[in-house]
Amino acid sequence: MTTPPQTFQQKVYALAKQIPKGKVATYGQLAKMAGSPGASRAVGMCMKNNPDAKTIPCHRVVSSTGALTGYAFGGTSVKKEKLIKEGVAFSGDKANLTLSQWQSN
DNA sequence: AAACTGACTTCTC
DNA sequence: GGAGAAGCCAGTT
Repeated sequence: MTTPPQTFQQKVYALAKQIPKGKVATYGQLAKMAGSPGASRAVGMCMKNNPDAKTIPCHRVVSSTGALTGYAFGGTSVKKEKLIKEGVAFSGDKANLTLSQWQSN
């Protein structure tokens, strides 16, 4: 594959859209699913670019430890509240991955 | 084409 | 578990 059909961004967006409500996925997880394990940073850029927050639930994407990282629509505070409303288990300021991490399988 | 940046991850202390 | 440093990937300038 010398010329990828779509940019990594497009792949990440497609995956983010597949995240079910009440669940959260880590950047590394999406990166791996996108076809490039380790590209967690690149995934972050895609979320920041987030062209459509309505179709791309970027707020369901958290760091590997469950800590909420940036949010281009109000900050991590809003992001946290959103996840709680969706039914995601929370441990203080971090999401409880053990109970709410998304499993594409 | 090269260098820099960034919503990350992992290792070690 | 927390703080600091190094490494990786894709995109942007």
